[in-house]
Amino acid sequence: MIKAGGVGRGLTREQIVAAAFEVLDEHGLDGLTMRRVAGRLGVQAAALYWHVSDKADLLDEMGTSMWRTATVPLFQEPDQDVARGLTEAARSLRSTMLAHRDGATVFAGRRLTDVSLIQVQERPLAALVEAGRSLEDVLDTWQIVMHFTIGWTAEEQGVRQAREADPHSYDLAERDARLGAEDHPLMVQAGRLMFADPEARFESVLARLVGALTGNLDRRPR
Amino acid sequence: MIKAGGVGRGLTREQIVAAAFEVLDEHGLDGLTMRRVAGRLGVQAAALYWHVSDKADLLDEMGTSMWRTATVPLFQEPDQDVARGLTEAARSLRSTMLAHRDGATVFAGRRLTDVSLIQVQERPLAALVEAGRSLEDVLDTWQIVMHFTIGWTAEEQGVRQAREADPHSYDLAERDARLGAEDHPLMVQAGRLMFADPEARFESVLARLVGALTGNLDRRPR
DNA sequence: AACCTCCATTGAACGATGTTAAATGCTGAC
DNA sequence: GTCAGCATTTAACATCGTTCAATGGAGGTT
Repeated sequence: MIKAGGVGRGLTREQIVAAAFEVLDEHGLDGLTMRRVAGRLGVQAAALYWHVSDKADLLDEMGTSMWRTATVPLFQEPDQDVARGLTEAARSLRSTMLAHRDGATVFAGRRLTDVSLIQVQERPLAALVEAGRSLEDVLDTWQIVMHFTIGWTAEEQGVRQAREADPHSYDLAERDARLGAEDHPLMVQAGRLMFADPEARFESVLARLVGALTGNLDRRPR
Repeated sequence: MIKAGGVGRGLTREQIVAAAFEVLDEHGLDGLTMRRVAGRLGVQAAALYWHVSDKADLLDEMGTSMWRTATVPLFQEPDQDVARGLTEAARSLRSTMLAHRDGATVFAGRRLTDVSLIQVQERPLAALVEAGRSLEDVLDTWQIVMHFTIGWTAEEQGVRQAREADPHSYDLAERDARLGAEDHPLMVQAGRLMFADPEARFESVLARLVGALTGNLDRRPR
C-alpha cells in the first residue's frame, strides 16, 4: 500500500494533522472521524493511535498548528507601533481560523500545550513593554484583543457557513418579519449592519477596539 | 412509571432542557448523552425526539436558555450610565456561563434562534443610542464586550476545570521549568498574573475595556 | 545469510452513541 | 363506551472512538 507521504516510511504526527485538516475542510467538524483521517493516509484507524493518544489529542494538535501559523508574522521583527502590532496579530489569527471549515470552533475549544507557542509571545510582549507600558497593562490589552478576535470570528464563520448551506437562513426580510420589525427598529437596522461585508466590518471594529485600548491620540483612521 | 415532573402529563421541552443541564453539570459535555438525559426523566431516549429534533437542537435550546437567564438583568429599566450597563451585562453573562460545567463551551458554539432573545437587545441598545451615540457605534461596543466576555470566560473556565481535575496541571514552578524561565522572564511573570484570583482579574480587565470604549469617546463627536 | 528485536500497522472486536421505524399505550372528546 | 391521535416504548441500525492480540517488516547483530 502506497503511503500518502510518498516516502513510505512510517507515519508522522504532522502527516496525521495535515490529513485531519483535509478531512475537516471537506466534511466539517462533525464529519471529522478517525477512520476518515486514516483512510486518507491509506491506513487503518487503529494505526493513528500509535502516534496520537486520543481524538482530543489530535484536535489539540490541530489547534496548536493553527496557532503556530497564526503567530508566524509575529516572528518578524517586532513592531514598534503598538496599535499596528495588535492589529496585525488579530488579522492573522482571524484569517487562519477562516482558512478551515469550522476553524474557529476547532481553535477556540482547544488547550494549547506546546510551550514553544507560549514562548512565541515573549517577543511581541517585550516590544510592547519597551514602549513604556506595564506588563499587566500589556497583558490585558493582548488578551482582550485575542479573545475578541476569537469570539468575533467564531460568530462570523458561523453565519458564513450557515449562509453557504442555506442562503435563506439569514434572509433579512424574513428576519424582520420574525422580529416584529415595527416594534424593534434598532434590531432591524442592526441586522443590516451586522450581515453586510464582514471583512470591512471586522476591520472597522478592530480599529475601534485597538484605538480605544492604545489611546488613539495621534490616530486619524482612514 | 412516575414522571420526574410529578404531574405525570407528557414531557415538555423545558423539562428536557432542565434535565440536560443536570446531566451536563454532573458528567460534563462529553458525558451529555441523550440516553442519560432521558434516564433522568424516567423515559426512553427515543421519547426525547418527539420534543426535540436533534441533539444539536437540544444544545441550541440550552444555549438559548443560558442567554435568557443572562439577559434577565437587562430587562430592568435600562441603565443610563453606558459603562455600568455594559459592565453589568458582561458580569451577568460570565456568571451564567460559569454556573454550569463546560458552560462557556456550550454557550459559545450555539446559534441562538429564539427571536425574543434578539428582541431583548432592543432596550439596552436603545438606552445607549439615547445617550447620544450612533447605532453603529453602540453595536460595535456591545459586540466587542460580549465577544470578549465569552472568549475570556471560556478560557477561565478551562483553566478552572483543568485545575480541579488535576491541581498539578497549572503548577507555576513546573510551568516555569517547561518554559525555560531564564529565557522568557515576561511569560514567567505573566503566568503569575494570569492564574491568580480570576474574579479580580476579570473585573479589572473588564473595567479597563469598558473604560477605554466609553470613557474618552463619550463626549467626542463621531 | 540467518537470526532476532523492536517499531509500526493490521484485523477484529467491544461498548456506546445518535437516530429512526414500527408497534403500543394512554388520554380526552364525542 | 368507542375512537382518534398524541406520546412513549421496543427494537434495531449504522457509525463512532478505542483497545488488544497478532502480524509484518526493517535494521542491526552474529
